Amino acid sequence: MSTKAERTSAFIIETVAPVFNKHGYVGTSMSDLTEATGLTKGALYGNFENKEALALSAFEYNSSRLLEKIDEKLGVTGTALDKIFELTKFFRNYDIFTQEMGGCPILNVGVDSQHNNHLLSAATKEVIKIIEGKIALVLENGVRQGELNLPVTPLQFAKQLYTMLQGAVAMSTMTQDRKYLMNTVAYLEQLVKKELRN
Amino acid sequence: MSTKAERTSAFIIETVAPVFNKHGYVGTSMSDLTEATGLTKGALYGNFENKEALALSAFEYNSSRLLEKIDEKLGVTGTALDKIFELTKFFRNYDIFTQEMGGCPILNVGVDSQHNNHLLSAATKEVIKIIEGKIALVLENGVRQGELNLPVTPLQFAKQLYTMLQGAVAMSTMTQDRKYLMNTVAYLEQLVKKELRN
DNA sequence: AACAATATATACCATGCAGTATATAGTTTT
DNA sequence: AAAACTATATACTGCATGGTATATATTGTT
Repeated sequence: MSTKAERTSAFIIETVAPVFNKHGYVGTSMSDLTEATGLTKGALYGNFENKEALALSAFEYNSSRLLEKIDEKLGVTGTALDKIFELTKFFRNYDIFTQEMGGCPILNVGVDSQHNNHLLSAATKEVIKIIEGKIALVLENGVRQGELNLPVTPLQFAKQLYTMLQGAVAMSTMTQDRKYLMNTVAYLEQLVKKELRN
Repeated sequence: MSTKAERTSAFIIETVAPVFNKHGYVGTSMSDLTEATGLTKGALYGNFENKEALALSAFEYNSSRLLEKIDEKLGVTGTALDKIFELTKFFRNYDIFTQEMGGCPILNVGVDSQHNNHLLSAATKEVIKIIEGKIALVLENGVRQGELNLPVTPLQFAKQLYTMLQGAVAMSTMTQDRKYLMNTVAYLEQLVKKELRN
């Protein structure tokens, strides 16, 4: 069984993660967090060194959930194209998936931490790299199986794909209009069909 | 000639705009602004009602500069395709253009103000709409001239184009890697050539 | 059940915050 | 140049901030 401290820490992170993700690092105060958790400063500072450690843990929590979901989608049994289509399908409801974490953690933290918090911005970069790598791996396998051929390297194509998806995430976030997700995914699916199918 | 007050206000906005754009609304303090301008609170509050009015003016200043530049690019003499290529070319150096304003104002303010400032997020939405409209207008003219034909409506295509460009902006911002801009623009240029040329 | 260890609550600190009242400096107008 | 007006600087509020020291619960161990 987990210790009390572990359970409390986990509870704090879960509760605090969407608050940080919504209001940003500077925009979140410790009293926002005591209010959200129903705990006092003593409890928070007993479990985390300071505000920055809390924010980092919160981002790691959110991004881990995202990475797990992407793993799940890309890990589906089938061809490389099946996996890619699972991913694009996932992004069609990306706004709903990220709703409970307070929006896309990569976009929110990546933009917010830009000039404010080096650790957070480094962590964002890292997660982006991981996601691109996951997509690239699927493409690489597809190429190796002779199932698809790419106009560029797998990593390059993965980056391009993810850039477009993230563009849709950014636009739908800023405008509060999920059509950007729908339309971009629709476009990408026909693009993948046309360009990648061998 | 402009009055003293007008000149001071203009100076304040110019100086303050990149600070707000970099550090966000909550992340920017009034003392950040007195430091940046070399003026005192008395001067700032004499020319602007409060912090929010300053932030709004700062965003309007940055976004106006961006809109002017887009107008300039889309207003070049030539075919609709020429204009679109001028735009994509511009985005190849978008990071350099937005450097002195502290990054892309649309992305930074749009994401930052999401859950923090309704006026700013509404202003961002408005600017996005305007940019999409400008691109759509060029495409519409191109279609009317029989110069190009689109798979979807001009506005729809404009939105898709801008989403991809903004995706590249987001990715290059978060990773500090301008290759995203280069590669996305390269991709878009060949896409436009293939799909739109009549 | 008693004790030891741990986890949480309370009360507090120095500092920074947005904003204001007022005094001083600077500009126009006559 | 004097008076009237405007713009900026100074000094100050009250409040919120991140963080800490310490007291009080709560938990785990014998």
